[in-house]
Amino acid sequence: MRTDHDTLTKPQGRYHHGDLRSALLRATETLIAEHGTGAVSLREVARIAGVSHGAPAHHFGNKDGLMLAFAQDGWDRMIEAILTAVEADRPGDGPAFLVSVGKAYVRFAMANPGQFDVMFRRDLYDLRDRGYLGAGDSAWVFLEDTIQRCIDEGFAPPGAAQTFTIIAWSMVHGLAALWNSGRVRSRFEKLDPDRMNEQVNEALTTMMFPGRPA
Amino acid sequence: MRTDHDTLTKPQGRYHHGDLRSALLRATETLIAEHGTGAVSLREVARIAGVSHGAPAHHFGNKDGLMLAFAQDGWDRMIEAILTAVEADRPGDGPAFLVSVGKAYVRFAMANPGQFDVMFRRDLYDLRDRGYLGAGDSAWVFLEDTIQRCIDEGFAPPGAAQTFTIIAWSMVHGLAALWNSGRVRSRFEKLDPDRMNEQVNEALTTMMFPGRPA
DNA sequence: GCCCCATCTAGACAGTGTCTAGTTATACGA
DNA sequence: TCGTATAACTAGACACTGTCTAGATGGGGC
Repeated sequence: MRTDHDTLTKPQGRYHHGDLRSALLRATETLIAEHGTGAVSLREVARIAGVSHGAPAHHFGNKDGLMLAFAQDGWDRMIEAILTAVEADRPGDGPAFLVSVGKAYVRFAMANPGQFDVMFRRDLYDLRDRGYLGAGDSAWVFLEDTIQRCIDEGFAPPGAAQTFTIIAWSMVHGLAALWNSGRVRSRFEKLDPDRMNEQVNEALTTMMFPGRPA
Repeated sequence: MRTDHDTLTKPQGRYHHGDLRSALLRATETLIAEHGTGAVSLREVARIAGVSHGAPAHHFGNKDGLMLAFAQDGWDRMIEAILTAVEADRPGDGPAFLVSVGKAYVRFAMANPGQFDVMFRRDLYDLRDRGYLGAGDSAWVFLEDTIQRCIDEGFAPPGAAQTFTIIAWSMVHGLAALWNSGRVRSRFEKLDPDRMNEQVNEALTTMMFPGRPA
């Protein structure tokens, strides 16, 4: 039987791994999930993949490159998760669409705390990297369009799009970050994460878009 | 003349530093401000303070201990900054008080991005540390009380205190985190940070507390 | 004045990122 | 089919790190 772990380690006796790059990224994910972001090292990642300690540098340049690639992978996965959620929810109007997106954002962050962390870290890689900024920018445009749609549909007066966009992203991002930092969780032990996520997102959206005027 | 740097380095020829603990914390701050969180090492911090590489371990146990102490120092400073801001603003009612607090929170994070980062990191120290949790908890209670006061004053119907507290903290925290990560800033180059901070905080507060009912 | 003990030093060790020169094997053009 | 350019990977070296030890120093309380 070929387990998932087999695809991580290099086939014995072979010089070339075959798909080392993605194997190293999956090793990074495993390490972060099990022992935290601080446990990631090029050498340990190489060890898991069964290659020499210098091999990762060839694919990512240096450790910053590995973390940046992991962050970009996170953006890809998050965008995919959001699109999947929206497809499943089939929201009827703009505000419902926004709730669906917001919930999916927070849910992804809760389910992948390590990777979400890395996606927004200031010190692990060059923040000016074009691909990295591009991933975040397209997410921003997506959110801005969603909110503009709510306004166009008459759920709120025009002119507030920029402020609402900042508020909406800030709220879901802050909720995710605070939850993962253990602050919200420690104060509301009895709170069901999914219910809280839904409740908060619906409350904010209702406040921003109280309803189509007569 | 006695510059600030003099108080960092140990007086020559003396064995005991005198106030090594706080000198090490200030060295940490300097390092983070100038070269990022990743640049902090016990040895470099010791070098700046002019002591041997093993000295910091005696005060903080290990590197986690240093970062935890730095995080706690951040909480102290942030709470102080918020109280000072509220005193200066002299807000007339609950919502105005909340705006004052929110603005001060974001302003502190913008002015101290490195320390703010460390305050909420999941991987630099033991999150279950009692002092660390205590600092955050008292901030939470403070915010919850503020929002309860808005409700008591009739600015919103009762029952929403918990949800509003989560929304309010999430929003300011997310705004601070996104701004520091370079995302908001990169999209709104022309935006004045202070004006944006004020605008967003006032918009959210107005949405939550539209006004005292007749 | 004396002694306890907090403070600090200095060396050792394993682990790390990165650099370099060299080895292997794959893809591709003739 | 063969050669070769080149991508993929190895292995050793180096400076640096956190942490552990044994020991040196000197300030404060009795």
